[in-house]
Amino acid sequence: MSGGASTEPFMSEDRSPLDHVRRAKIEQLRAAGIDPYPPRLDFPRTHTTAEALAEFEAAEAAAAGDPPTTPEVVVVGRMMSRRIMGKVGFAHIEDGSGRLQIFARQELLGPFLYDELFKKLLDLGDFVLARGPLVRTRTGEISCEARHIQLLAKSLEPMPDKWHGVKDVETRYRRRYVDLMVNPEVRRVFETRARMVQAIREYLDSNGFLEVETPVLQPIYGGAAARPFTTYHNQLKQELYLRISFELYLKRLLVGGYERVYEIGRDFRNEGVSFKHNPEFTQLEWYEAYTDYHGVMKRVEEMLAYVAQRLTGGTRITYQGQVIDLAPPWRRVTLRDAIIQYAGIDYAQYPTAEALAEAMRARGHQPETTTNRGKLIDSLLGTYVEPNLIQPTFVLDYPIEISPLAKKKADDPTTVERFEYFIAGMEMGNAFTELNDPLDQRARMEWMQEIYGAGDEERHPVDEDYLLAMSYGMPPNGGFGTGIDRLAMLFTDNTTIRDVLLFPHLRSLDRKEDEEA
RNA sequence: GGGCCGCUAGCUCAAUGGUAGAGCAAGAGACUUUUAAUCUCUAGGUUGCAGGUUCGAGCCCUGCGCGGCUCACCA
Repeated sequence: MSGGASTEPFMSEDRSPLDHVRRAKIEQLRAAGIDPYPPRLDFPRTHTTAEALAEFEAAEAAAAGDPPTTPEVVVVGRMMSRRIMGKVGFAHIEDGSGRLQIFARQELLGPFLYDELFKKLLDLGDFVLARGPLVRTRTGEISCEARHIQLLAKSLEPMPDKWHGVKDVETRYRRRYVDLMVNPEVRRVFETRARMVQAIREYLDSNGFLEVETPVLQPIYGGAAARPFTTYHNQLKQELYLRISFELYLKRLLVGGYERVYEIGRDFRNEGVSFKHNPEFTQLEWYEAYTDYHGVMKRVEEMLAYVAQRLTGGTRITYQGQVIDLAPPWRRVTLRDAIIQYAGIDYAQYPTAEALAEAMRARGHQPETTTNRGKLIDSLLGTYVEPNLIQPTFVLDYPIEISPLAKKKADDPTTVERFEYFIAGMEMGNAFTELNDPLDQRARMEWMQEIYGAGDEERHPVDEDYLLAMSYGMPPNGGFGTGIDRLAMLFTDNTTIRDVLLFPHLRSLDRKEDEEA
């Protein structure tokens, strides 16, 4: 650490000679009586850059050919480029609305603001204020012809290449703020994601759903087949799990009397990371009393058509060059028929895991022999069916072994009223006619203990508190869960979940402490 | 976790096993309307880390780290 003068700064490491240059500039600024991080603006901001451009164009239209009267504006933003040619210079500043050129002239700014501040002490990346009238330059670009310039915040780090930006994906994810500042299309992705979530809320709120929040820290996890993260409450001396789904808490609320509830929030699953999996991800779940999975299907296709309408003005979106039409009604196909169609296997003919595994091996598949029949069927779905389901498709009626919370079909006790829906070859969500028979639910949970072996980390403990809730009486209902991140991939045309997460999970660069632990 | 690919200046990229380079950014200078401004000059590197082979390694070999793709698991 430095033991130098009081103006000697704040960062303990020199990373490059560029650092020295910029720190020297800070000293020069201070020596000239300029605070490089002033607490407030010299003049209040009057316009965003977009408003300034619009205002000038309006004045021009009103002037009908004459030179427009030029309103004086105060604009602010980050300096992204600068071109100096002697006694005049140009810079672009960028704010949340767009960018605007600043036209700096020595004869208007004077020797200090122009020659010292604008030409030498400012750097790309600095936040600045400019005050002056709007003009069109000789090349026709609307610009703020500065009478005053103020440094609002000094940048010590060099900006990425102004033309190529930052491409290295690791840098883009680790320093997302850099990615955002130089890649406007990345900013747009997260704006679209936010509008998508907003549209989902609009749809649900206007259809009588109540948005609720349920515990993230749970004494027992459940509602999905996944390994949890564990944590510990020191004072209560209690082991807790980060939730893997919201399901069991939301359905308790139906017992309590709410008829339509939803939650949008974070789930955590202690599993692999991939282009469609992040350890924490955002989920939407809703539960609606007095409907079944057919009612849920109608709502899903209606909601996503609404979201598409709000985002694009239509129901068609383009994903990786494929046009996908979200207009209802979507294709509905049973899981059995879908697997017959795409895999050529009718699993109903193979009532045991061994027989089914044998049939799969005959077709060149290599099933895990240790697993149960439901998981085998699920793997057929994932391998042969899922990649083919480009247009929105509901796949319905799942084997009971992999669906412990769904109601059995009246005419087939091996099958439950469940669907998953697929778009662009990706599984997007999952729904059932929810099981509300507490005795059946207990039997199913106990059965799960058997078919998931003791070593299977997806095996869940029996949730007695949930069974107690259901025992008070739960209305018949349909429930639904869907991955918000995957929907965001769909609506922003991205092929990896990392590109729709602002801060995707990455390994730490310095893992010394982990190794010692 | 397995397999494959990658890691060179702040950023984007070059470099047959033989003196590590360019553009942008940065510094000095010229230039009173530029648009990736232009022109002259300068500085900038433990080639991800640690070993090994070799007279000589950015390049070949081994291990490790980080990332990407892919397989497995899941949403």
